[in-house]
Amino acid sequence: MSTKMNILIIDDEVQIRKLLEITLNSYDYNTMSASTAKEGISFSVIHPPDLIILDLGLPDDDGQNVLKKLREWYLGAIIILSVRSSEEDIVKALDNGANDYLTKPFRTGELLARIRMALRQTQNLNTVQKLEFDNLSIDLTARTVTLDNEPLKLTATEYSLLTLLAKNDGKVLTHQYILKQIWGPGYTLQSQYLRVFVGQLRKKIEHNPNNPKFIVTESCIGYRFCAKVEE
Amino acid sequence: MSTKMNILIIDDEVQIRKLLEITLNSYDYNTMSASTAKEGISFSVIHPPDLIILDLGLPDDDGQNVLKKLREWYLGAIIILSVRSSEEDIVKALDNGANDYLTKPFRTGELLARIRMALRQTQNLNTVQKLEFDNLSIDLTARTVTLDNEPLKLTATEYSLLTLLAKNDGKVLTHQYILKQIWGPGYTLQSQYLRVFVGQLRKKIEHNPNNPKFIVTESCIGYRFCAKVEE
DNA sequence: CAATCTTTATAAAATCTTTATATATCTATA
DNA sequence: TATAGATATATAAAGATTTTATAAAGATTG
Repeated sequence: MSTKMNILIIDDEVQIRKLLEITLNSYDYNTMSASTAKEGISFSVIHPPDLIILDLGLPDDDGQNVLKKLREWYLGAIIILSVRSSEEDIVKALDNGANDYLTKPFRTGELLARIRMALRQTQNLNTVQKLEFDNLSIDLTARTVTLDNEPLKLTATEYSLLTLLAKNDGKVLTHQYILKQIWGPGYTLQSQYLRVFVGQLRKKIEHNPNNPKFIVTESCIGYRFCAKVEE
Repeated sequence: MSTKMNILIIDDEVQIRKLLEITLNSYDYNTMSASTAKEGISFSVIHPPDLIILDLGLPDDDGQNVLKKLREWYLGAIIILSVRSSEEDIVKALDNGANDYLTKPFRTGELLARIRMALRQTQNLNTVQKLEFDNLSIDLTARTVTLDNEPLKLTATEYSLLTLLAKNDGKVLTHQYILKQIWGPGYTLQSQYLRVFVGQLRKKIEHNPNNPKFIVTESCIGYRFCAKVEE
């Protein structure tokens, strides 16, 4: 994925913070740290992370309290990491809205797996994958395409072809490669298919199909999707 | 629908099963039990529970395997309850789609809290009790559907299909996915079922079944429920 | 028995494949 | 520089195939 997940660590022990930061960073997470309840809450308000790792033994406030305050508005995952191992604490934390509870000392691999699990749970709620261009937008989750805010009807093959091209915006894709991806490895010589379908797509998405703006022909090579707006 | 949550216990130790059944029943859960992998999977196919408690040490198949098979289609919560406490097992289970992992012997209160948490998470997905569209309204709690304020009589399968589609308003659901969710993982090739039931649903909910507005066909892919009001 | 689900048969629609032909692009040569 | 021939690409439309819709007969369930 292009964007790294942000994890906020709220723990007063500097060694634990460092350990978590190093571990998480090496597993491609962005981390932020706070050492007090107050700091942790304001951090999470300013820049809500995807997941919070919360220690229950903070100097300025009870962890269960922090948890409750966070849950008043925060919808992301919260994993409790605490030395307290009493059933009472665990039950209370889970009922206060924690997604998981791990006792110190913890096993790194297990923590990472529980983080992955918690992120999976909370992320897939509102993950919408979209490819956005000037006046063309492809919603990969819903499998819809809109042109000038109007829904566009595409057949299965047309849709596959368009997304393949759009996902590789700016890059030339060879005839062979496209045919292999859309029709399968046995169709690399059927370049006529491709011409027919590129033509159909152009008719549907290009304002002027005779002078294509989106799908550009690269003679003797293949086709290039061209819609770079930003960057 | 009765408001009680259904929990399926898959464990080969009869003492554990009894203990869990008694405990869970006293906390107002419905329970079903299975002592083998095979039995557990067919149970969950026939009547998908809200949560599954799965032991890893089953006599006829490896628990990790059972977990993977379930996750091919089952969307509810799965809590692993196992004597195995190695980090490898835990990480593997969580990455295979388990929502939580508890080692035996376990503390009853903690298990109950983790069950509550897992149910909260998975039920949250469908926290909406009512799906309201233009002239169609589905009350998920009462399990009733009204069209133009008139109650609509649907069979169990028709209702399941309609809610599955309506919950994913705007998204294309593939034939395979729908068949798996409604009929179970063994029915992914029976697309004729789907056509018959989509036809029946259309006859009941579409004003003009020949030009469906709600359930739109996406040829070669699946069906899309279309009732988006906002823009 | 009645309601529902499953299966079969067939009609209708949509999509894909193929063919034919037109257009564009390039290159060698007068 | 014009032009013919060769190569590559574009478009339209007919034919073939696949997918979908519908009705209705059989099977199953409680």
